[in-house]
Amino acid sequence: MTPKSEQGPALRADAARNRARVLQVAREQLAAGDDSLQLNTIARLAGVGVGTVYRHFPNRHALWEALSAERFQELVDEARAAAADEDALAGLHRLLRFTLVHALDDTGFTAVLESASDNETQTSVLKAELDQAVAELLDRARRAGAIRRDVEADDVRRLLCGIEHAARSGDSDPHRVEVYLDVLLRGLRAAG
Amino acid sequence: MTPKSEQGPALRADAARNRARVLQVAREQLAAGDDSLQLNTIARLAGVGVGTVYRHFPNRHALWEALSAERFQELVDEARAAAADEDALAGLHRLLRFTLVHALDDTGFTAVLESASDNETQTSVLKAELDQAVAELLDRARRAGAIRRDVEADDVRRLLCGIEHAARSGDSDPHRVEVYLDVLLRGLRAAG
Amino acid sequence: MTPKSEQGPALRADAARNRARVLQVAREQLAAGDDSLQLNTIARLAGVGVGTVYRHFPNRHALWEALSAERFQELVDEARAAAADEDALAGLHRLLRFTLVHALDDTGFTAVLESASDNETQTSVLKAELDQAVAELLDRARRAGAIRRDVEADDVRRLLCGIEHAARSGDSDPHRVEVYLDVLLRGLRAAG
Amino acid sequence: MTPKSEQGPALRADAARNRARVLQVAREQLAAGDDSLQLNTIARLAGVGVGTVYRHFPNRHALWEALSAERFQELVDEARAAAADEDALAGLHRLLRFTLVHALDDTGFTAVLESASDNETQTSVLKAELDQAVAELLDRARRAGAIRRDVEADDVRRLLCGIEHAARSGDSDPHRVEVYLDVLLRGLRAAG
DNA sequence: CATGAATGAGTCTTCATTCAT
DNA sequence: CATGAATGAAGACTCATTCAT
Repeated sequence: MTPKSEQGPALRADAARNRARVLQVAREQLAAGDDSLQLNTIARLAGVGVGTVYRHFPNRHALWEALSAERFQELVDEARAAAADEDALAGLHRLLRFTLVHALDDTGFTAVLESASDNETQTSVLKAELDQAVAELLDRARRAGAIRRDVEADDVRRLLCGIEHAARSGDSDPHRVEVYLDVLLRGLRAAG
Repeated sequence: MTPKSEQGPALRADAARNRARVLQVAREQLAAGDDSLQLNTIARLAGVGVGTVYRHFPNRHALWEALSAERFQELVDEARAAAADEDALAGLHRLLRFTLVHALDDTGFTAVLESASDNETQTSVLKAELDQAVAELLDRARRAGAIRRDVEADDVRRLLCGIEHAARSGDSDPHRVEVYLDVLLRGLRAAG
Repeated sequence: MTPKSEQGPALRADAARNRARVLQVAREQLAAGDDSLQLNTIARLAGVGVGTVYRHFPNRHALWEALSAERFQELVDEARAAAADEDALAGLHRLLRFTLVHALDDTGFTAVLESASDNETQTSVLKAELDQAVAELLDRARRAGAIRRDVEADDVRRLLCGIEHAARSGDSDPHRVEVYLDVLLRGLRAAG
Repeated sequence: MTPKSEQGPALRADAARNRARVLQVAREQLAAGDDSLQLNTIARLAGVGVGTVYRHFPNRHALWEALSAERFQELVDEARAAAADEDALAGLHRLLRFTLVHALDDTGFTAVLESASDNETQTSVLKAELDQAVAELLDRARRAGAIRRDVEADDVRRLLCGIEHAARSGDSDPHRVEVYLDVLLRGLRAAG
């Protein structure tokens, strides 16, 4: 649906392979519960030199952004689909669940979603697109009287990250996640 | 209502002075946005030796707990007052706002509120007392049909920390804090 | 046989009690395999202040010397008995075994036996007495043609500490200790 | 006779230079009587960063082992030569003197010789080789009725370390060292 | 005399980042 | 472009010793 975004000039084959290896290892590290993302460690595990990692990703945040770019793209797609949904409230529900599930699953994604400043322009673009889609979605929902008037797209993002934070702390019972999400949705409903 | 908690065997005057200085500096550091709480730095700023800091607080978490002990005690008092309120929902509202405001103001307090494991038994005791009071409050509210049946005291704590997280990210417009709090409260209301 | 040597002016009752407690704890620590003899730790375990320990023993070595004073006195007695033995070789044998067994059992004793410089005059006196007795013993043994002529009292002390070192390293099979001791004794015999 | 042992994958020129500098400084420290081998100090004296020392030697023991690896290899060679000697007793004599002289000269070597557990596999291999050669030597000497039957290769190593200990304590008269060595050798002779 | 809080130099260790190879 | 050795600031923590109480 959306074309894969390019990183400037096309990479040489070996450089691309190294980049992919680094991303792969970083994902594994995160999945293993280590979100320190130490570039030295990642380099070693990826079988490349530290310098190579630094060439591709000047700092940890850049790596995080790259890690989450694909998921972010999916999120934008999902948000657009939601914005196009007849039933705005149902769309919002779907979108929030989608985001929450992925955020709980991927620390890197969460970090970028929460972060205010981005290194990669690509990320900024994606965020703007997301914001745009969600704003449309909220507009429609508000016009239908389905949600309160005092929250904007940014508030929804922040609140969802808060719910994610709550769900991540303590045990990770899936049922509880649903409850927390439901608390947010009901809280967003129009009063009265 | 609750007696000022004791710090074990009464401290010698000079020891108490140093302890207070350390806590004071730590609070200033947190207020200045540095929540790394480096014991070395704190010692230097407090004008005491590192060893002194380590004597009083064997590690960072112990310092955090001490920092928040007073506030925590206030919180417990507030929770008990809320539990005694005729209008359970109003009590809950007051309690959540109280907690949120203090958590936003004091990173140390937030850290201890969120943390699952405590070093000081005093903290554990306070947490248990808090939990007890909140549980009673929720029981009454539930019996009155005011809030949903699928959230417990622990869920409320986690959700509130989530809302705090949301409120802390991005700008810190007081009005927005009220909105976020209201979202939580409405989300906790009994359905229907 | 030999009167208990005094530590200068008689101690007040409570001071003596504290001193005894400290020595007791120190012995327990050594027996437990911790030969770091940390004065802070000992003070805590003995239920006295660090300052008290320092008052009685200005440094670790002084403590070691005090710890071994009693045993050292026994050793001097044993050496004198050995020097008085008809059979000089048998006396030497008994003396070496006695020393070895106690050295293996008591790190503090070993430390003082090996050490060249002493803090307490009492220790120096004891060492001189020991040296005197051993020198007499060796003289008699040499005159009887029982041991080689090229070793003096000090050599015997050093060699025995060496054997102790060997016996302490690795496993601590009692039989092996006997073998090592026998190697030393045969090595000291007059060449044949 | 034995090929120079390899240090894993060949080091880069500059890395090798740094490694050598560190070893050199460490040897000087030991020679100066400081056997604390503080990695910080060594780094400073060698003119390299602490991290460099840690890269080459993860801990003190690894440094000790590296320090003594060369000498240890020489020792193994010597032990094999001794085992091949017609006159087993003469071979043993040569081997013990060789070891003693080197141990007295090199604290690091002594430490590894005495230590029961090794970090580097290289050291373990060398120790096994040494043990093998000495065992053969002892077997032949025993069969020739030259030494007592109740000591094994390990006992000889421990006893020699003991003699080294004795020789190191007090003055370091070379003649005395010979006497001590002779005491050991006579002590090892077959009785009778 | 006894206390033990305070001291702070000293030591170990990690890790983000650079740059010679 | 890739490498990975080197860096060294930074932080955590210990402990022998002093001295105010």
